[in-house]
Formats: sequence, C-alpha cells, structure tokens
Amino acid sequence: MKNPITGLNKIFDNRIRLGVMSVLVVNEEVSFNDLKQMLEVTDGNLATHLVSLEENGYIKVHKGFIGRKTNTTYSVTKIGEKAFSDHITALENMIKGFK
Amino acid sequence: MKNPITGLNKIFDNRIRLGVMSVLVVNEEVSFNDLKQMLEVTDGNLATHLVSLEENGYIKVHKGFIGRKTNTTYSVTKIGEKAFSDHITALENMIKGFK
DNA sequence: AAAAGCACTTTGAATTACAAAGTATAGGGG
DNA sequence: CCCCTATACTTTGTAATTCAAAGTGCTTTT
Repeated sequence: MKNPITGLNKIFDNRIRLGVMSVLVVNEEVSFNDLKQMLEVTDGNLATHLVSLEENGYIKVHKGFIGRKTNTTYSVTKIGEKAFSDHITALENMIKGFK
Repeated sequence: MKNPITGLNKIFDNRIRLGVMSVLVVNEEVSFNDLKQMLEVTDGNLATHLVSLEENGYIKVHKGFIGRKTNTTYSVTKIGEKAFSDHITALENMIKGFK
C-alpha cells in the first residue's frame, strides 16, 4: 500500500501548465498568442507559467519573425516530454487503483 | 481548437484531494488513519482536504466504532465518482491531443 | 493518575495564482 | 512624422491556496 501521489509532478498540478504541455506535445511549435487564445488566460498569467516551465527546462522559446513582425513560439524539450509522460503514467497508475 | 483545460475539475487540481479520491474509488471504506499513512500527510492537512471534498458532496463520512474505540471512515459518493471519472475523461482527452 | 491515540479545529505563515497595469519594440494608417 | 495598435512580456498588488504545528475533546491503555 504505497503512496499513490508521489509520482506526480508538482509542476503539473497547475492546470495552465498542464494545458500548455498537452498542447505542445501534439503541436511542434505554438505561438504565445495561440496558447493564450487556446487556454483563455491573460497574457501576464500565461507568461509567468511559461517562464516556470522554461526554468524547469520543459519548454524552449524561439524568438522569430513573421516578415518583420515578432513571433515567439514555444516547443517542448526532451526533458519536458519525459516529465510529462512520467506524470501521465503516474496518473494512470494512481487511477487504476492499488490496494 | 478548443480550450483543453475547461473540463478539468478545480477540486482535483490538488494532489492530496486527487489522491484521496483515487484511493476511495477502489476501496469501499477507508479510515482517517489509513488515508493519512497512505498519502503521507499531516492530519491537519488531510482533515481540511477531507472537509472540502465532503462540502462538495464528493465523499461521505461514517463515524463508527471498533469495539469502544472511535473509527471514522470515508467513502466516495455517486456524485464524487461521477466528478472523478469526468475529470479523468477530461484529462484523457486533453492528453490525447487536439488540433 | 498519567500518557497516548484518534479525529479533528484553529492559527499563522509561506507559497502560488491571478488580473491589471505598465513597458519595450515594431508596424501600419493618416 | 505622429498616433494607434499588436506582440510579448514584466511588475505590482491582492486574493486564494496550501501546509505544518499546536491545540482540543474524547477515550483507551498503563
């Protein structure tokens, strides 16, 4: 009878960070604005969560341009992918039940 | 391209509450002490999360006795089971990806 | 009678989350 | 050239959340 929640990643306790990751694992590159619209969050709020994901090495930022207009995109890193899939696995194990 | 996190239940953002629910869906009745040991939390912390789950109608409390000794057990309600499974479904959909 | 266990409640502090406002840079319209 | 807008933030301040620790009331064990 072991603790079911130890495998969960604290960073993914937050729904916005979880949402960002889930978007990024299926979409190669997503812009700041697209994330903002998808997740329906204020830009300040999104920015802080993106910073924390970046600080943990889970996502990468690419500052580019569309024509001459700035366009920042985000993508998941190897580490981020691993962390996310580990979290999902932990969730699945937790849900499946244990005695 | 709809918001992937809207289906998530705010109450289950917390790992302890999520852990309690995951234990209770597979175990009919679990005592306060067992939950405390399984989840490795302080009793005060556990108690507050149990209260919030109860206030939401997700769990039921049974104050009973083992011989003459008090024994409080917790079990999940219909509503709680539904809410939990809805949350899991939302998680699965989110993880599966969307474009 | 004293100590300890159970199931809490209360308190207080730290952390987290969030919206709103402000900032820097660039583009397009008049 | 000046203004307005957009992008991608940062800063600020507040509200909410989380948690450990201490306290409570009851009972059982020694």
